[in-house]
Formats: sequence, C-alpha cells, structure tokens
Amino acid sequence: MTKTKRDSYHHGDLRSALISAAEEIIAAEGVEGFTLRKAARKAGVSPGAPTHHFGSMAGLLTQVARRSYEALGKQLAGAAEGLEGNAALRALTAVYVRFARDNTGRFRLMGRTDLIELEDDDLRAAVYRAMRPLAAAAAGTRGLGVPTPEFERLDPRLIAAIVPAHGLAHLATEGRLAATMRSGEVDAQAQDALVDEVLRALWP
Amino acid sequence: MTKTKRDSYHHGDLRSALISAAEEIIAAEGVEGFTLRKAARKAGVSPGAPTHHFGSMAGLLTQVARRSYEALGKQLAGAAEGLEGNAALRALTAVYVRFARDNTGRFRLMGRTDLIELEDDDLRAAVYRAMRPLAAAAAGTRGLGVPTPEFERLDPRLIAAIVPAHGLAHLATEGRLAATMRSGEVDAQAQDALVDEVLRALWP
DNA sequence: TTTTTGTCTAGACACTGTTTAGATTGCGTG
DNA sequence: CACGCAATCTAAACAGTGTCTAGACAAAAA
Repeated sequence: MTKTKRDSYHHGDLRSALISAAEEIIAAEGVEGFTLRKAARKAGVSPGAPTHHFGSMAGLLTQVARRSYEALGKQLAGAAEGLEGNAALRALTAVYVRFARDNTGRFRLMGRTDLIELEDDDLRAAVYRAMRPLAAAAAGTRGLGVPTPEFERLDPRLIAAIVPAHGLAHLATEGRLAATMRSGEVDAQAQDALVDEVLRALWP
Repeated sequence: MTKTKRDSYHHGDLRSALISAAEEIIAAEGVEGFTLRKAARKAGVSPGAPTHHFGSMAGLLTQVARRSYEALGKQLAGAAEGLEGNAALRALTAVYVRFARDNTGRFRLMGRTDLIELEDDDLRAAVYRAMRPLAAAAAGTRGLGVPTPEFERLDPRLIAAIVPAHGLAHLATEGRLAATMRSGEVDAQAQDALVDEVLRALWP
C-alpha cells in the first residue's frame, strides 16, 4: 500500500509512481482487478492525470508489460548457464513456466493484446531481448542464426523452442496444468516435476 | 445483424437468442468489443434481461465458450483419420491452430478465465471431449490410457501433445507467428506452412 | 520579473454490469 | 373456462469505468 501523499500541486515523479501503482495492483488483484482510476488514487492524483503521461490506459499498461518482459528476460538470462542442447532448453522452459506461475498477473497482461500497445517499439525490443536466451539455446543445439526483431521471419526451429514454453505457461496460469492442492493453492514442487516430465517427453 | 424484433412482451427463446447475439458480436468485434448490453440490444431486450437467464455476464459467455469447444472438438474429430503416430499429432495440431486463427474471437474467449466460469460442469465436459482426439493420437503413439476429465492428473505425455497446439495457437492469435501480409491480413497458406515446419521440428 | 511550458484538477460525458421493484404474460390446475 | 401461480421481462437506479475539455497552479526560461 504505497499511497503516495504529496503536499505540492505537482507530484514530482508521477510517471513512475503510476507504473509502480499499476504493478502493485496487478500483483495483488490481477489484470482484471486493475483500473486506471485505482492507480491514480494510489498515486494520490486525479483520474485524468494519467492520460497526460501515457495517452491512455493502454499506454500505462504497455510500460508495465515492457518491464515485465525485462524481468522475464533477466530470469531467463542465467538459467541455461553451463547447460547445453536439450538440457538448456528444458531449463529455460522451466524458468519460463515458473515466471508465469509466480507472476500470474503480469504474465496475463503480457498476453492481453487488447490492453497493451503491441506495436510499441520499446515493448517489441524488450520482447525480443527476453527471448534471446531461448534463441541462443536453440541456435547452439541446432545451428540457427541470431534472430531478428521481426517475429514474422523467425526460424521455425526457434519458434519450436518458444512454443512449448508459451503453451505450458498458459496452461499453468489457466490452472489447467497441475497439482492444485486442497487449499486451492498450487503445489509448486509438484508442478515443476510435471513440467520436467513433459519437457523430457518433448526434448529427450 | 439479426436484430430480433418481437411483438409480445415475452421473447420466446431469449436464452438462445442471447447466445447467438453474443457469438455474432464476438465474431465481429472480438471479446474486447463484447458487451452484455450490446447482446441485449441485439436481441431486442432490456439490459437487465440476460441476468435472469445466465445469472451474470460470465454465465452467458460460459455458454459461448462451451459451444466454441464443441466446435473445436468437431474440427479435431476428423482431422487425424487415416493417420498414425507423429503424423496424426501434426495434423491435429495444424487444425487446432487453424481454428484459433479463423475464430480468433472465440478462441480468445476460451482462454479468458476471468470472463467465463471455469468450474462449470458442462464447460469442463466440453473441454475434455474436445481434447479426446489429441489424447487418442498420443495414446496410439505412446501407449497412454484414456484420460480422465480431471485435468490435474493428466499424463505428462498427453500434456506434451496438447502444449504445442496451445502454444502455437496463442502465438498465432497474438499476431506473433507469421506472415502478416502488407494488407494487415494473415497469409493463411504461409502460416500453415510455417506451422508444419515447426511441427516437423518437434515431431519428426 | 515576466512569459512560457509542463502538470495536474474539476467536472462532465457516455458508457458499463448488476440490482430492485413492478408490469406483463403463459401455463397448469381446479 | 377461469383463476392463481410462476416465469419472464421492463424501468429506473447505482456505483463504477476511461476519456475529454477547461482552467488552475507551479516551475523553468526569457
């Protein structure tokens, strides 16, 4: 509850305050619980204020999505260290799925093309950068070149490396994957084990 | 534009009229363009009327999702005929992706766990039934038993059969897969070819 | 010090889903 | 056939939403 109070008419750093507020709301209540007015209230500012900084709600959420891709990229970056071939791909996919499970709100936002501005250059760059470890692993295993930012022309074998991660992550966040315990919570360990089994079936 | 006019106070078959209206709106404007009031207007009925038949907006959309899974199931049913092993899996996955591409609105709805009632028994049954062809193909190839409706206890190798379809379909609907032509439209043929290449990389 | 520029507020607008109380009708029973 | 009941739909309201237009305020530039 970082309700930023202020004494002066101007906020000072409203832009990043709104991004933080949005991230907190999404983490606590999910994308479906997010509201632009809520974020404004949390930053201690009037409902119309965010528009001036982000143009629209989608503008703000695009920034949140961009930062989320950066976070995902950071987690993927070190995940394949010392591993090669299919073992590297398995490790990266496992991290991808864990990120989706542990950051359900943000991950759902990343897939909501109606809420974010997909053509935003910074966002596209962040997506591209986040996928680089997967590309590198696929390249190492199968002799691919480095992919270009244009997703339209990605090598089919690189897509083949991304697809299982994406699919598993979606199933996980939709609660269809695994091991929901009696409390309703997800048994992370059991899910990790299941994911590992699936990955060994795909990439032995 | 099936604007159902009526002369009597009672509608007659409002329930299915609302489902049809919702399907038309979602097909034309996507899930994000759907509105309960819009559906009510299209059926020629007051904003409060749907509540009595479906409880809430999620109730109506759950019916749409159920019918969508039935449609998907129908398309999958005949897709693997005469095929075996990985070839059957490839054919089924291709149909899955085509369904997502040609029914973007409905497919997006199926993944929106915040808009539909995931615990609805009819919906769960429809999901299970739709996945049966994939299960059968995976079983034929790898010696699996028939899966139970509880998704929590699915065989990892069956999940491995579903995951690429799900992942590819999502990438396709998010516009990240392929071959967007200069018009902004998707080049279906090119996309099919790409999907085939990806599948041959996963299931040679 | 004055002007200009960037920030933010106040209030309104057209919507949304859902709730309440009441009007209207069709149907099964006497 | 007539009656009462249950189902069905309306009308109006409520608390919200994102966004737009004026204008108020403050800080930086002239």
